[in-house]
Amino acid sequence: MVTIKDVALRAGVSASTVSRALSGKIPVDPATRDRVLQAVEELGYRPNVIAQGLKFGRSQTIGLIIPSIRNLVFPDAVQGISQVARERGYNVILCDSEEDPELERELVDNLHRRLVDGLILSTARGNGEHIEALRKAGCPVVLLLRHLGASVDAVIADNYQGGQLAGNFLADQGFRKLAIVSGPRDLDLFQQRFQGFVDALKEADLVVPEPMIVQATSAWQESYKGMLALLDRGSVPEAVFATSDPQALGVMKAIRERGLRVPDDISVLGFDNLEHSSLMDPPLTTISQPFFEMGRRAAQRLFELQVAKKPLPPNVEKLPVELVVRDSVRITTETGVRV
Amino acid sequence: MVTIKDVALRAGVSASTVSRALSGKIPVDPATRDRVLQAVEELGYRPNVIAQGLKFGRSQTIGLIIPSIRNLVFPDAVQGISQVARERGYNVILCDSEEDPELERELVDNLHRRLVDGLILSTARGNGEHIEALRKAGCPVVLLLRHLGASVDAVIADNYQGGQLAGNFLADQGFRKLAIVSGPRDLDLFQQRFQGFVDALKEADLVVPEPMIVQATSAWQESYKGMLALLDRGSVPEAVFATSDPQALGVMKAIRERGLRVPDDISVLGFDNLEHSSLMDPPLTTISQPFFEMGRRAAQRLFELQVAKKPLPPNVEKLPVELVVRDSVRITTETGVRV
DNA sequence: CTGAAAGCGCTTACAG
DNA sequence: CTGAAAGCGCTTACAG
Repeated sequence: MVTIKDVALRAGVSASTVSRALSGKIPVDPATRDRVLQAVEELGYRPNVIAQGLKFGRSQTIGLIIPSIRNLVFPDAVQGISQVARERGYNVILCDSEEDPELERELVDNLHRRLVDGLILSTARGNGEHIEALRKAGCPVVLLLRHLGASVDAVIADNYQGGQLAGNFLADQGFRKLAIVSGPRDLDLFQQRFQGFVDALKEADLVVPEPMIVQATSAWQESYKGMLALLDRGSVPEAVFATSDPQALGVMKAIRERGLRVPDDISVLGFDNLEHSSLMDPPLTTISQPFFEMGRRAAQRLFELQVAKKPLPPNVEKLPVELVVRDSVRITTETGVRV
Repeated sequence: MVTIKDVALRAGVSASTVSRALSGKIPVDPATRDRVLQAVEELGYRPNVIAQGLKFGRSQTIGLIIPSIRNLVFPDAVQGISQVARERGYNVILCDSEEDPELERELVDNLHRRLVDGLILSTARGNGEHIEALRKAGCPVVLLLRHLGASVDAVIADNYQGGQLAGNFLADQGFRKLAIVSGPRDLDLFQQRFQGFVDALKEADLVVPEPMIVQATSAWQESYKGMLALLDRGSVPEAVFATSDPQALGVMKAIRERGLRVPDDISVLGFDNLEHSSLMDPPLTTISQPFFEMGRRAAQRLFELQVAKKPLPPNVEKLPVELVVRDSVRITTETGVRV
């Protein structure tokens, strides 16, 4: 590894001068600067970011912890974050907590020791103590997609509004017999979608009876099985609201396997608008989340927190969601965005 | 940030002793060690990884550059890499080169300056000069999924074998009129799949005529359009081999939109076995790549290179692929793995 | 404008 | 077993 000393030797100046010539902030004689730059060129010198980090107590890196890279809600958000980070010359360390609060704690600790200049986190279920500790230590934290109350900055989707959109839409299409396949409601985002849906239905004098409520994870498998069980009990809803796209796909699979058709026999409405949902047969009608934008906003907020001298009052930013009408819900009236 | 000095002060010893007590490698009086450990506990001291990195010239971090986090072949591989890295106390810095060779070059440079202890890279199309430079500088490099000839270590799928499996399978089912929707063949992996397919057909005295060859990107859109165009020209193949699952989904969408059915009218065979491909209607028959395992192997190889004193002779490891039979190819005989 | 010195936080020969 | 010193590569007041 070629160091600043090597360059100094070659250019016949001191290390200080090399550093100054490179920083550009401090005036250096143009002639010596040229010599330095040439030596840098010849030697292929690149400043050691680790050493700079030690000097400044910063690492030019932000940490990102997500519960699973395989969960398709994250790739776009990660891309949004990376983009903003790169614009500012920052790198992103991505870690996967595997939905394990204990591992998440370890990762937070580890990133802290690496002097990350900030942390974006989509938390596994946890009480958030370790996050509070981080913030006390002066490390900016922004929660992404999942939040922990009003005391920590977060960028999330307006899940309640999404649930309402779903409920209003299905009610407007004249469906009366409705089912909901919900993700784990100990996660606030699923609870909100559920509640928004139920509240919207209530306004239309509709209720989802207990047997028509299926609890599942946000992946497709349990929803698939739950829907099979529902159908096998002889309960055939007119429409199903699934609180994630993978769940909706599982539901559609179950419906098909029982010889019924979407949307002719049962309509299915999802939540996410993952890319491949438009490739399904029929293409999935769903609530679209602005993943990329949420990633960007989270990163921008992180930098805001970082440059602020004093701790800013925590802000939970809710981005609007949008109904995307495709073909998995039988339509009687036109609403929403056609994609 | 609490430093080793703070601990030393509190425990009434020197910084050296704290360091020794913590390292465990150097004998320390049990009594003083206990005092140190207690001070560490009370102060919540965690060694600064940046400082350690500077000292050792290592960062306990490996770099990972992929062309797009949105490309679904990567999440599983990333997970495999992360897992192996974590087992060894390493972190992963994930970067997205956006399929841009210039950006990839920048990222490589950036990671190098961060003293990453190794680099796993799924390269954008590039000549690999920057990679050669890295290796010369003593930084282990392993290519993932995409490789650059025999001179750089790589872990890839046996794409040629996959193409053969595809060709043999379709030929065995008695299809005669075949089409191929191929990804960009300047990428060796697509060229290999293409070639394996063509070679296998040749053994069955079959050829894919030029008009039945559709060139597209590995995403679904171009394949969808290409397939529409093919059908609109009046060319209706009995079966289509798509060199990626997203391409296969695009092809199926096109077939549906022209009022034809899969597999009754046209059979479709994919390549990847992405998770959601099993959720399609019909579930996609495809060639399965061991993404997770490839990630693990790449990381393991990286650590092998790292511990080796001398540079090891480069090795290109090809992992076997597997035919997964579902319902998108009309079956007359039983072959392969049923999932 | 430029060099020598000090220091970021840590570790490890070097003395004792 | 333990402390003082040197050094990892860099930057920046401090003198000149």
